[in-house]
Amino acid sequence: MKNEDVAKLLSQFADLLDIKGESGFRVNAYRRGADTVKRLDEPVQQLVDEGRLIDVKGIGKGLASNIEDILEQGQFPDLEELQDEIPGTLLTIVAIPGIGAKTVGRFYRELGITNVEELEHAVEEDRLTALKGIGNKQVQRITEGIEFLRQRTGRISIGTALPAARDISRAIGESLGTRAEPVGSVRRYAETVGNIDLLVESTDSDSITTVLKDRFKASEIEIEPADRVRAQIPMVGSLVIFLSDAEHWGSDSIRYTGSSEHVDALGLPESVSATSETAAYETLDLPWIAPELREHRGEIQAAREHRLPELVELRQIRGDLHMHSTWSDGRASVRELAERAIELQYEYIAIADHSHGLAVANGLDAERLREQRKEIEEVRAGYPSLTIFCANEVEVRRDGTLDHADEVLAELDLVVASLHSGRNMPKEELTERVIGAIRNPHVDVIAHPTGRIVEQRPPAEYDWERVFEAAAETGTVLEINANPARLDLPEHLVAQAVEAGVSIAINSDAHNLRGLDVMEFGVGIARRAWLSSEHIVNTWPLDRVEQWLGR
DNA sequence: TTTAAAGCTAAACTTGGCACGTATGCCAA
Repeated sequence: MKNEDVAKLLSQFADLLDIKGESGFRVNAYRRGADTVKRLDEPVQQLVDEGRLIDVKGIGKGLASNIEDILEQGQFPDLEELQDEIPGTLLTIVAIPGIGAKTVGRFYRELGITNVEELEHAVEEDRLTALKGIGNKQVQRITEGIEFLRQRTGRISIGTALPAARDISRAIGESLGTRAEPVGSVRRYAETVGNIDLLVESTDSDSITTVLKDRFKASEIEIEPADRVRAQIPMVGSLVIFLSDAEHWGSDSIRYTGSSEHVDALGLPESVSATSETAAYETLDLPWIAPELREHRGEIQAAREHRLPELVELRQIRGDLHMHSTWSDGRASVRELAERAIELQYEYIAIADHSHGLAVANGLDAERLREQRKEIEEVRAGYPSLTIFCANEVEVRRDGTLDHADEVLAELDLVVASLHSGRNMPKEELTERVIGAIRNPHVDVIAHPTGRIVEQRPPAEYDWERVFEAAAETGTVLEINANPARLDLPEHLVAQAVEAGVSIAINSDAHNLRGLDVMEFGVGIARRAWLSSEHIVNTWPLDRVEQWLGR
């Protein structure tokens, strides 16, 4: 079981304890435990195997034994037990933005509400306002929250889907001694996918079934007559395997990579069999089109006219301008981050811990920033091949001013600005606020501009035209946050920003060493927005980056 | 529940925004 899955169970347990009204300290211990496990760099299973779990700060005897139970049984016995006492469906209400466990507990105890449908019913019958502390405004927020939940697709995050697609295709390929590759929306780097699609050169659905069962604990396996195998993969989602042969590989690969709009518009005749995608496109007098472009957004026309963009590639990324260390809420030290960056063959990185306004993340004030600079300088001395920028992720206050004085910002090599609180201001005020940050001459990058969490938290609303105009004018760079939970800016806004003359940075926002590895998801978004390396500042050589930073 | 101090128990946990309702609790970062 993956760390995130263990963390999820612990966090669900914390929520149920909280709903039940248990001691806040106990609840918090589980919340912290969940957070700790999520941010761990090594697989938690490894820590258990080596008896080191108890050494982790924030995990004591109780949590360690809980985690061992979870890993052994694939489920959390205490959580199951607790669900006998209070309905597990209450957790679906906690997922509504703006409603926490405390409120859910009151709805349950005082109104007997156990799920979202019953909550909606209570809203319709105006029963919520009878509760002390719940007025019309709250009810309105709840209604909006439910509406947002309803819009969720339940699709699989690319961050889960792509590694799983690679694991499964590798296992099938090795086991059957054949070709197996991800296709479908996973291959196109869509931010979420409905199914994980694979193409396998084989007719041996029985052997594939065996691999899925033995290696991935797949259930609900169905072999369909139309040469495909369907299955459910635990903790991942649904999988579809298309069976092909060498002769049809290229045409099948195009067909099953999609998108369906692209394939329909191509009009590839059923009779065409091609061994490679290039050969298949050739039968239509077209050059090969990168999967990320296959969304029927003008790519076929562009291909026909030989003006497809030269898309940015992962290997062109020379640095990462947004990551957190142990100085704030990261788990890796500056030195560890530097060493990993060198392994990734980066030429430069920026240590951008939180500023003191984000107290919960142990943000840095001016004094600690100066102390941190000393440490960064020490690390720099040991790794001359890597340039380490002394940066900070600075809070943008409600009035558009920044969380550090200008003279403190001036000391930094690079300033990343972001909004972590009060994002539901009216659109006009929010726009003014972010433009205030953009116009600050010290600010270089605006991080995760919309603040959305994919499928969990809606994006903030801005007058984007004005935001892009200001950023283009001042040369302030907007981020593609490459964390698959964020992917922020989203692709359609990336395209608009670049169209308006704004440059982009693709950053990991890593909070541990593994967190540095998400870069490819950000590159995927950039490619889907038709971007070339020229648009992306962290593909630039160091001297050009330094020139941009004005030093 | 964890951790730090001790040898059993006590302390841990910030900050601002917001709604409700005129002092407090919840939520989210």
